[in-house]
Amino acid sequence: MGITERRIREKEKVRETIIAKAWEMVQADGWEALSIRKIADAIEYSVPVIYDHFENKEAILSEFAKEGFRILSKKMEQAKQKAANPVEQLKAMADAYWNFAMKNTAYYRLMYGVGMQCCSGLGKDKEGFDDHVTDTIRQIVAKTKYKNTNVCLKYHTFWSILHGLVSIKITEQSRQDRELNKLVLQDAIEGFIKNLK
Amino acid sequence: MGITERRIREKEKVRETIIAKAWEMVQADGWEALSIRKIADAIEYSVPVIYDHFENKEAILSEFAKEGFRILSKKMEQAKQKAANPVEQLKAMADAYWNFAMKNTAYYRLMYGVGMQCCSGLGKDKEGFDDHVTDTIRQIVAKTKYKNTNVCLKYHTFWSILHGLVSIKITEQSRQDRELNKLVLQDAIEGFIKNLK
DNA sequence: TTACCTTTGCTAACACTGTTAGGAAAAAAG
DNA sequence: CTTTTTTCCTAACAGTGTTAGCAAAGGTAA
Repeated sequence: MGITERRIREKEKVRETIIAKAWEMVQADGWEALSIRKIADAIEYSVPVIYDHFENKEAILSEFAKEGFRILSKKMEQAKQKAANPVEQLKAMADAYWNFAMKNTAYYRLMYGVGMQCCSGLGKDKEGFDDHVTDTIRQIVAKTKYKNTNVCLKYHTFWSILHGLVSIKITEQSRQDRELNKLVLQDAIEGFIKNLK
Repeated sequence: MGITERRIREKEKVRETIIAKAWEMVQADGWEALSIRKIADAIEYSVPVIYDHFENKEAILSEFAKEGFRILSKKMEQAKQKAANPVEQLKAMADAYWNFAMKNTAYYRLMYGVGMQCCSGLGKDKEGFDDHVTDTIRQIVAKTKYKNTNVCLKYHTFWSILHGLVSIKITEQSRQDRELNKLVLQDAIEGFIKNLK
């Protein structure tokens, strides 16, 4: 009875082709340019076939958003492991966040809805990201005399600084030079760490 | 020859009606929901009339974005004038920025393209906003021993913190409680100021 | 092999979107 | 009362996401 298995494999292959071609488009021209009809054209199937694999257009896009969060989370974990002490870990993670966003603007724009109407619970997909950061912050705080610092609050501050920097950089594009942005990042994170102690 | 004058007045009135009705829609359902056809319906004119007043849909939206920057700039100036010393001024301006964004999310989303594909030189419309902040930062720095602090860099950091906070808050909507967000703002700005000295 | 049934994938439509060409009607000028 | 100009509309073009309904192909059982 390998027939149904082959069928399932073939169907899965179509699904993967949809994802692949859709991602090509998103990466090339941004998520705004993604169109069901264009995908259908690229995969050489008719339009309704896509709806056999995805509920709607947004479902395809949120697939990419999830993937983005997975990659970011992994990058930050790696950065954390390479650094020796908590302070360095926090700096490394900020750097990883920044580098990810700069090298994968298509992902980032999707993840944080920098130009997205849905944002239907995308925050839920952050998975892991917050744990890495909160853990590190907790360790830094533990070494200071202010033991009852609100770690959750600090985490939000950390995240806000990063996201603000990145989204301004992405929206403003050229105009600003790369050097300044790197400096702003370092400056902001340094200020954040000083305020922890 | 008051005829042409009346004509101009009438035309101007139509333009204002377009803006008014369009703004109603944007405020009610976000800029995504704005449609030329819906405007035409609301103003009781046919579709092409709108194109006699605006080059395209984006031109209407960027009109609102400009207006938003004007309002924000005024709010920050007022906040600055009420505060006594530079440090308090900076805090007041951060507060004004936050309050503006929370009370006028429709404007903010338009201004910073939180869900915008265009962002065609919208940064240019910041007018005034940066001057207020850089001036205040300069004054604070002048009182410290680190006279050659890069004010431009500090301004970017300040802005990034604010924008990050606001855009996360706007995108995440409910989930977080209002109190925490206010605290994050205060925490971040406090850290920023500490790092100036 | 034939009859049946299920799965697959298509055409074509619906209801929208922004934008524009071209012509009709109204207003002003001669 | 004509002629010219301005105003404004109809209708089309080229797209968009989404879905109903049908035809053809594939596998199953008699």
